[in-house]
Amino acid sequence: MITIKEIAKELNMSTTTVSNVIHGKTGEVSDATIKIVEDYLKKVDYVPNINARNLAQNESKIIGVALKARADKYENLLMDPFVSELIGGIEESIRNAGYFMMLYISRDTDEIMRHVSTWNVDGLLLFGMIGDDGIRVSERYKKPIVCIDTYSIEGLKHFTNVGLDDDKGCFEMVNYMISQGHRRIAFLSDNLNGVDFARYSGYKRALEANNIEFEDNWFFKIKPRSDELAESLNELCDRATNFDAIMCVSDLYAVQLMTALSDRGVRVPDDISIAGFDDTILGQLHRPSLSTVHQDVKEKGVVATDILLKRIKGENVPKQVQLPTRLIIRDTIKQI
Amino acid sequence: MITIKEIAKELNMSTTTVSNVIHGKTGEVSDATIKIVEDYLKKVDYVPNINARNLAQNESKIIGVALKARADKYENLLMDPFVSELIGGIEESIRNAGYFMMLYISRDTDEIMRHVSTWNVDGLLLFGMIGDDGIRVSERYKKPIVCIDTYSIEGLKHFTNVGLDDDKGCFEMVNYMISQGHRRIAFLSDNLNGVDFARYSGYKRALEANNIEFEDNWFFKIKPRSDELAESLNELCDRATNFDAIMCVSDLYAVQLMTALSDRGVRVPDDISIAGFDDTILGQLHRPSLSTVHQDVKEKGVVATDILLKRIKGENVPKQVQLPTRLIIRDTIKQI
DNA sequence: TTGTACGCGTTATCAA
DNA sequence: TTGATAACGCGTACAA
Repeated sequence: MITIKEIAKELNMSTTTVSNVIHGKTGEVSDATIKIVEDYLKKVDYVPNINARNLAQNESKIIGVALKARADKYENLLMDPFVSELIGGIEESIRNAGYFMMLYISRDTDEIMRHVSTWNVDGLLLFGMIGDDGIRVSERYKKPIVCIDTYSIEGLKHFTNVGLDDDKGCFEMVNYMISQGHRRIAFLSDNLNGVDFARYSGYKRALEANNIEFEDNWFFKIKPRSDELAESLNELCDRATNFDAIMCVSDLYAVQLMTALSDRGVRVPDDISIAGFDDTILGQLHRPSLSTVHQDVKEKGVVATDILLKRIKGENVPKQVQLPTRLIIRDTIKQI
Repeated sequence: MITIKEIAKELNMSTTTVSNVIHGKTGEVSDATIKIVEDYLKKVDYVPNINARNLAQNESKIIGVALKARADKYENLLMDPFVSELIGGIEESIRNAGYFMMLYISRDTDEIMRHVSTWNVDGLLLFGMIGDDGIRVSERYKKPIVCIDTYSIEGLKHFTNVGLDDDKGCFEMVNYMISQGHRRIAFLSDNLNGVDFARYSGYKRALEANNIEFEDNWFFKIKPRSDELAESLNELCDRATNFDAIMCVSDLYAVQLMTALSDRGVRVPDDISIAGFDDTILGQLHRPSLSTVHQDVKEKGVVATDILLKRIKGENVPKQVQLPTRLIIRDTIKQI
């Protein structure tokens, strides 16, 4: 690891000159020295020490990406294709912008805050925040924040949210199901907060709009933790036979349910219709292929990152972005 | 962002004392001052500036995780469940050890090297290295490196490799297929280097051991890039009908192939048998559920990270770790 | 037990 | 056009 100081000594010039050449401030340096320095830099393959640079400039060129994991959810959050596709989009944008990505997964908001302040990250991308988590972080961390899929009106004073019209997406799908003759339609998710609640609301709106009365046991609560999943699926399958269709809050759950159903001889869509949400690889590869509400997950990551980078540059950005959804009708909803 | 200096001034003591308390060098500080400092630290919520710390100590507490992406492969590497599960294991281990993870995806080895040297990362986890990529990196980057799934005998002089007995895993599976009466067995992958070559070798060994003569057109080359995939699958499906079975180099390809097959009315396993490799969620959720060679992907990430951390601490580590594989016989291979 | 002073590698200010 | 030098925040020898 050669340093500017060493280069300067070797070349019999000052560190300032070397630094100026490195930063292309060539207006202040003679062509001859530029050449000398540039050649030498290439020869010794100079790489700047970012820690020193950050210290001097009080910036880090790091974008912190913090995922909050719920205790009852995946032991391994990244295994959800939705999450990994999102991270993929984020990583790519960060890299293309010349920034660096520091990925951090935690159940503990305090831990996340400590992490971002030590590293003095230039901006923060938050995913999985529930309730006022986002607000708590933004109160302590004063630099730009962009949240993904957070439902907090209050929070929008502090950060931009990039989300979806989840309500509408679900509304349209359930509406479609009803148009195909289904009436007893259950809703499956693992909770009723944030995004899940918005989708649940869209589901209920569609029922109401069609004069179908929702009953409490139409809500199917799945337990995603791997040690409870099988049993949970068991119970759900038993209840499922009373329904025409099930609207699932994600493709992952839809496919897990269909697999469980198939294992006990229940045929989709002949015996029951299923819809998902997200349009991930899981539903695309399943047969019958899953009818679902499409969202561009990678794009979501890209948009969120772009907005964050703009805010870092001091540009004006919207408080809220709602990406569109689109119905993808494939083969898991039959007409009855 | 309060600094040690400011704290010292506020408390009328020296920075050394404050620093000593922070680092628990309490043998040298009176109990009274410890209390004062600790209370104050809590009150102002002191967070160290890592850049300054790194600069002073010449370490970073960062583990660089570099994934080399092949141009012809996924635009979005992380979408492969194998990769995301691996990252999940790595992230968890890094975090638990009190380190930080910097994720970097690139097609360009030079770019990766520049990245790790600027950040002065304490150790490097490499995945997706082909040929002597790993060696090239290790020649320039002098700190500990652990590679995952790299086949390079030469490289083992420079770094530890954490891999699998890919050859054996494939050998056993193909052997099993043959024991079920299959003889014309194709092998599907997107290339024949590294891991894929090892699996291919195992496949051919099994054929030989059973006196089955391999012919060139038994190798099915899939083109994974999304704009070529459909057509590639098309061609492969046409050729597939001449075979009893296909050994796929990954679960992802196996499931993609089965889906394509199913779409043109070819039934698995009635018309053709399929085996995968990896045992990811894709094969587990597919119906018929995929017979495959199991490997513990998350564990692979954990083991690799643990070894790297040991090397950073200066402990002795093996040059090579081969994690076990295990045959998982489910429903995609029939007896004929 | 506490304090002073310096070095880490870089950038920036100001003087030559 | 170039060079000295201070500053960034922290850790640590060494001195007091």
